[in-house]
Amino acid sequence: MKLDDRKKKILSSVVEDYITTAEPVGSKTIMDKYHLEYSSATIRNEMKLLEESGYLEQPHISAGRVPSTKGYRYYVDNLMKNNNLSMLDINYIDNSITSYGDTEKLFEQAAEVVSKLLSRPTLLTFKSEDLLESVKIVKVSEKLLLIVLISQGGTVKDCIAKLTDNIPDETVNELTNVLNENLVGTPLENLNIALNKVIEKELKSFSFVLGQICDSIKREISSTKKLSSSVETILSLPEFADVDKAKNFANMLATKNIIDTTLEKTQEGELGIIIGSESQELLLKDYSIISLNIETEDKHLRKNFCNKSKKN
Amino acid sequence: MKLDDRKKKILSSVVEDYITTAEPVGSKTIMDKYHLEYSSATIRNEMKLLEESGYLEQPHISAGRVPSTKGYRYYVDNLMKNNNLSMLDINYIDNSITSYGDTEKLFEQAAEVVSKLLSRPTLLTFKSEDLLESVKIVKVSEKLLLIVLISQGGTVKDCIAKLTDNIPDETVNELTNVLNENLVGTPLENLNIALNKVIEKELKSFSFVLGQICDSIKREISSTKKLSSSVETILSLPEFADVDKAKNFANMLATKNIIDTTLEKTQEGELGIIIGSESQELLLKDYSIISLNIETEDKHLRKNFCNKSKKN
DNA sequence: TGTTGGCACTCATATACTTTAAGTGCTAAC
DNA sequence: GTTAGCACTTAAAGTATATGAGTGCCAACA
Repeated sequence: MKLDDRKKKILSSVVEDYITTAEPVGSKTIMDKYHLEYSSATIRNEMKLLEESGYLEQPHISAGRVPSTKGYRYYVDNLMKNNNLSMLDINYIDNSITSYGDTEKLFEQAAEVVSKLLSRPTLLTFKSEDLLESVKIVKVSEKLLLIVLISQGGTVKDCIAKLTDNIPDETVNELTNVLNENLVGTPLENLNIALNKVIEKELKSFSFVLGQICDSIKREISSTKKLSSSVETILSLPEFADVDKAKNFANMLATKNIIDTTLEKTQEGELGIIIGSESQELLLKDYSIISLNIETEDKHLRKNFCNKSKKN
Repeated sequence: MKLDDRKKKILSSVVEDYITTAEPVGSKTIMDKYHLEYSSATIRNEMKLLEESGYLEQPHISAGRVPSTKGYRYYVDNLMKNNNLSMLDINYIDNSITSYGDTEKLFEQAAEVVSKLLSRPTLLTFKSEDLLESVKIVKVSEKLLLIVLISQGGTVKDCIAKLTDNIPDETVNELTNVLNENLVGTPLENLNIALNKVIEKELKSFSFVLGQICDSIKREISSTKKLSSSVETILSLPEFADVDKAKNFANMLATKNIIDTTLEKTQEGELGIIIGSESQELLLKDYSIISLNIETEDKHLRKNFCNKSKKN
């Protein structure tokens, strides 16, 4: 069925109201709150048709309507308006994002801002096509090295390697050279593999030290997911009026790779909206994910998503 | 009133039961669960006496008893047993704490472990008497510097300074020297003041660059609080069966300096237990804080506390 | 023919009332 | 001094009823 203008308006209202209240939406509510110029009876008739074609659902006969997965999808694809930011939001963003630190820090700030503005947790993952530009090693003390990884895209990662034995300065230099020779130009994505190769190739010359350094690096580069969310704001959402629901949600978020794998499958397009029940993942079924791929000028790819509860 | 053995046992049981269930405790529950060899009537009589001398409270006439602040205090000071760790816990700790990274990382791991084992959020603050040993600057790119602060105690902090202008290598060296000359030997606590002095003294020679570097350092050293807590476990505690209580708690935690100022006042002793209602702070009244001062071999002082809800 | 007012119907939620069970305090007996 | 027993209290659980937000459908209307 092709939806006429009125049906679209009604579907829009149902989706928007349900998102803010997490309660089934009735015909009168829509008429009053969204100032539609039709009587509640007309709206009821339309809602019935919308239900028959699968855009809406009814929890029970005397309750209002709730959008179905199909309804959400239609809303997202056809009806959603670009909500302009208020002056207040713009100010908040301007004040929150300062430009100190490297590119990664900047994105972390952005994720935090998104999280605050939407009152939704934001998950930031880095999927970098960036190449390693150089490795520097700073000798902190006899047994402590600071290893700095610099990428062509301007990201800096560093980690500390605690050694079991003292290390002479010349070994530090040699190690720096070896690492640079073997790793420069490697995509950050493949650094793990490259590191393993280095160990294989050079372990004889440096024994344990090399292993300890590579371990530290591996640990550092593996932690590339950042979750921003403030507990109070999430608990204030109407959908979490019940603790069990909040617990479920926290649980789902903790199972981080759920979101990861779900996103792997749906990569086309810049801004993606995944409605939980569209995926096979049961834990996700009551939530939706809004995802955004951001590609920085230096081919440094990022993703940034925000989770939001749907049904209660 | 001096408490005899039986009264002590009963008070103990009430406190322990209330901590795990967050429900008022009755005489029969105590008899059954804690295998006391007195009849419920005897226990009732004793409880009444305990209430009269202020160790217990009764929410209403037909309910069980709840420990009062005095009761908690007595329990903590006289009755609390050293609970030995189970083999399972010991294994968990052994596996969780690896020794990579610097001292600070180690403490972060420890805080996480404490948080998991107790299902309580853990807040870690660093109150360092440690002295700065040296400052190193790594030039990452023309406009990006990595500044590394190394303390005598083996802590490494680093931060990135993004410059507005290109910086020549010799300036980097000069800056490194200036910072070392002025800052080495400063207690980390006073670094902020020392940095301001440096800016005042040397700003003419280095103009903006120095300011940008010092700003980055200040930002880095000011973030010395780490909160570990997993949302799911906290939401599973019986005291947070009601969302509003959980929200309150999250709120209280977010107001971080509450805990800080409360702890400032009570510094004596290694292991401290602060019962919320003993402090003037209203927000704290339903919680208790367990605090531990850990002094590392290198005079590097740390604190580590854990919060736990009391009344509901 | 599309729209609307009206009405009978449904059902979750709210309210009022009752029952139950966990708890107490007190007394008399051991 | 301890305990069994009993009357009493009260929160919570259960039950019945009322309320109201919602629906579907029909007849009247523009």
